[in-house]
Amino acid sequence: MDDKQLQLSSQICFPLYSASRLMTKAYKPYLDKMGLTYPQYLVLMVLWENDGLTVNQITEKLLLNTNTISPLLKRMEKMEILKRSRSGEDERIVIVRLTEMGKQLKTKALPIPDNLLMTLLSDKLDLEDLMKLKGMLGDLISVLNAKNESIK
Amino acid sequence: MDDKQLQLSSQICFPLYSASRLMTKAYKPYLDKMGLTYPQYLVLMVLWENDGLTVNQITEKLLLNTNTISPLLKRMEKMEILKRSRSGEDERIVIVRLTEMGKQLKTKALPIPDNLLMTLLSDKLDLEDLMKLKGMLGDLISVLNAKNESIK
DNA sequence: TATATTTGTATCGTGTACGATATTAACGCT
DNA sequence: AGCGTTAATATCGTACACGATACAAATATA
Repeated sequence: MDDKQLQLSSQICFPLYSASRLMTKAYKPYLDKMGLTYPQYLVLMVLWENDGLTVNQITEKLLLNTNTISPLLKRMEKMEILKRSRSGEDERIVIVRLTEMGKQLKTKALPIPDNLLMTLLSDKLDLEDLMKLKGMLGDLISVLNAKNESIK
Repeated sequence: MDDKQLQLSSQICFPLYSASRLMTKAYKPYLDKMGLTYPQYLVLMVLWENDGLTVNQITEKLLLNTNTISPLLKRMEKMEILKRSRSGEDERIVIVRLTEMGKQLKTKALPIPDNLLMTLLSDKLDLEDLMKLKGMLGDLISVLNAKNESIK
């Protein structure tokens, strides 16, 4: 059977999937020290940049749905990293605010990006490569997002 | 606080994570027709290329551990896609073989890669871009894999 | 040749992802 | 005002991921 296209090595999906998992694993030693998981760290990055967002605004920034974010925020509230409260103007809306502890975690997190960058740089990949990679992933995301939207 | 590096937009981990999830989502309509999940499809691609592998060999090819693969194979055995059997020579080893149904799924899967490729190609990304992206992801994986191995 | 160690696989617990569905509040319309 | 629709969030069920641990078979070693 002519099936070269069905080999793992021919497809772009598999390297994407593996690289994503391995990258998460590379973050783990740093996040463990803070008691965070990778998705929780993503939520914090969003809130550090802009506190007091609604659940919906967080889902839009992270491209995740409420059925993933809601329980995640619930766990983070239990950890006293953030507080959830209903908006007074619209009782449907939940506003997410960092606690003092949540704000302080930012200080601990500051060196993480540089540390990770050091991990990634090598004879195979320099900074320019990584910038290019990021750009291409951004293009890929916008294409895939558009396709997924159009299916709905 | 000087924290540009902690913004989502500055980091490469987030586009990687999002692109991977969106890519899996793009496969979903095709895999749904076959009753498969994306990781199950990965296992099948490995076995279509080389039937009769051990559990360990599958984990090595997919960069996953047995605690992910074992239950996954169990579900696929229940679906009668494959059979697991202990090796006679070494009773610790489990050999995974496709059933007739498992082999036949390959025919259904053949058009998937081309269909996906068509989805990805756009004014933003041409075939050359995708090849370059795949190459860079491969480099990234080998760097991350080496780092993760060295931690052990 | 007993026993310690290694190897291959599986199980358990926790935390995502995500489709489907539920719930409640706001809004539009007559 | 009553009521269908939409919007924002949450819940449920299933399937990964993965660290920690268990367990049995094979191997190494005293």
